[in-house]
Amino acid sequence: MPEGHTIHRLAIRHRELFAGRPVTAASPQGRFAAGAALIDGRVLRDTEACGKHLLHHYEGDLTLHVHLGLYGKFADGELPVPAPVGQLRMVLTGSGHWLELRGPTACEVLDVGATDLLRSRLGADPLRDDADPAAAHARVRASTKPLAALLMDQSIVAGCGLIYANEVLFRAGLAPQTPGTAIDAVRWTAIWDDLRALMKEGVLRGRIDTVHTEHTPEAMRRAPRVDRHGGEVYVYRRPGQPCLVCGTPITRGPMAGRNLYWCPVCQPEPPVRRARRRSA
DNA sequence: CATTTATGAGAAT
DNA sequence: TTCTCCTAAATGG
Repeated sequence: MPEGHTIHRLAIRHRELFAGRPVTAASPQGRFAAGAALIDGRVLRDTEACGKHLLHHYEGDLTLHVHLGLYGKFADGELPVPAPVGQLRMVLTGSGHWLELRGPTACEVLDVGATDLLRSRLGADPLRDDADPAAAHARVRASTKPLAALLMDQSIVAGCGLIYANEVLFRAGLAPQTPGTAIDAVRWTAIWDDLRALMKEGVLRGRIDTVHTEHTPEAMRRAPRVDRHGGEVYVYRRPGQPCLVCGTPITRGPMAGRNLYWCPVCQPEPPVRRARRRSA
């Protein structure tokens, strides 16, 4: 479920519901039993999102680290805690609310050193004020890898996932295959600023919307997108459907086991540099 | 009801 | 590059 906006939203939500008071922690499924015992009864000091990683900082310098992976999910509600349904990795209860966690890739308790190590391997998070976009650009510019892969590399841009990568590339008019080396400082700043704006919007709305005003369903008098995700986007999961700007069918192509989507007209592939022989 | 898929990422080959 | 893990919902017969 999660790109960075989801995790930042969860950090805010969990702070509102649980910070400043002790929580009880349990792992009905059992797989987080030892970690839950460490957290149980402690006061939640604060919460934080670093890219797609969610951190709960508890008294005693213990940090709960959760990464939702591809299909992890949180749910919360008012007490009392409902009867367990399905695989429940963790259940937290505070003074008025409960929190359920299912299917995370990571759910563990870290000490200060391990938490610092986690931070150190993450790149610039567009949703954080302490992000260093110039450092991200340095990595991008030095790589011939496709820009789509670089944007999704969490050690370069933390929190950007498949949807934001595909969409920001459409909005920039760049094919996903464009090599990082083609991105100068001006282009990078434009991409970064756009990505940050989109993701901030995502935190506020709780969904990913990337279409400009003139391409909304209302403006175009078209049916709104209906799928689980619900956001209005240009290319993500729209293979074969007409580009909202030029009408050309959207292309889908594989990359590192994931699907990329782009408009072959609005996002022309960079010229292939051909070995050149000859001359005058 | 079985199979497939998913906004991810690390390890293995 | 391919595999593997985690879980639930969508998809297909």
